[in-house]
Amino acid sequence: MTQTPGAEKPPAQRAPRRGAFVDDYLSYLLARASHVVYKEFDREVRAAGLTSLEWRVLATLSDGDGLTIGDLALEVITQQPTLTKLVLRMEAGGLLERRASADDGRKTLVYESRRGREIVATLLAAAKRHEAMVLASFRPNDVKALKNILHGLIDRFDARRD
Amino acid sequence: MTQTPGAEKPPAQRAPRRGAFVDDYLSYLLARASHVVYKEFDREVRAAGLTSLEWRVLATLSDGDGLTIGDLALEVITQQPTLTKLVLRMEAGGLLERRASADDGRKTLVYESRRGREIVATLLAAAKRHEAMVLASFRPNDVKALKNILHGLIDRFDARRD
DNA sequence: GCAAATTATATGAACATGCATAGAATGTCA
DNA sequence: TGACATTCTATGCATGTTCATATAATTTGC
Repeated sequence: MTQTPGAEKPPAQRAPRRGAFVDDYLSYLLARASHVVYKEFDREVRAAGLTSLEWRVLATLSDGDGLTIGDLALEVITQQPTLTKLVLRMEAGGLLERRASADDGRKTLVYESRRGREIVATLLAAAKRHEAMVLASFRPNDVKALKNILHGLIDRFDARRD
Repeated sequence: MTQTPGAEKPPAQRAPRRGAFVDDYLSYLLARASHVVYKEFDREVRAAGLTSLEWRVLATLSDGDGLTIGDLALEVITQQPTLTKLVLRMEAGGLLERRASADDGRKTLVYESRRGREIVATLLAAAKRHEAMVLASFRPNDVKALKNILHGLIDRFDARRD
């Protein structure tokens, strides 16, 4: 039931174990695909002196900053206390600024600093190049289909509560 | 270019911010899709008394145990020291057994215990139900396309070194 | 067969994360 | 308006993860 007709005999080398369950389990496929796609790019992120979460924060804010801690935590897929602490560290490191919201005293709004914007600008360009490289060997229609379905999954199931 | 000074327009509801970059960036789509798909199921994992990494370990071993620490770390997408410590804890908790390899004294092979197998059996069944539920509203062809492309990404880019 | 190089796992210390909850501001409603 | 509930961020503590490296076993080359 698992075999594609083309019968992919595992290459002699480091044949990935073909398991009954995980290798066709959607959640596993998504996690591993996410990981392998990010892994290479992660080298550039580390070279820029950032962790992956810091990169996600800056990339997200580059689409428009002034987000609250809570909204930003949802965007970067982490929990609020984790993000509160990360933002404090990144502010100390000169990558971000925190400002109290004018109309709601409970909110902390997060902005990129000049330096944060400079660093992320370089990485955003690199990210675009990397994505193009990753997708180069796929047919454009498949790429469209992939992104459509991913959007579909996100829209249907993202209740936005961690 | 970034400021909405003071006035953070709360969009009517909780409309996901449509950003220029991240919302069409493959790595982000994969990460978020992976997260939203797993999130619901995570409740069942926690109810079974496991963390998500423990679940991945047991699910992976259920496809065939006796993996080395190193191979298992690659399968569950974590680093070797993390897995070494997790496996020690899970052994202490009665979910796993560790055995020295006969033919290579450096290797530690990891096996599921009886109890580990019982717990994971329940979750495996739940995982299949959950996957079916998640995919129910998609056309079978789209599901096939999705899994094919994910496999394609994994095969092309999984150099298997974290 | 032996030193050097390589591979596999374990471990220690620094650091990050998660959970529960506190603290502060706002919203609700009688 | 005043009490109560709710929302948002911060924080303390326990736990988990990471990085660098130690330890142990195997392989390689001479």
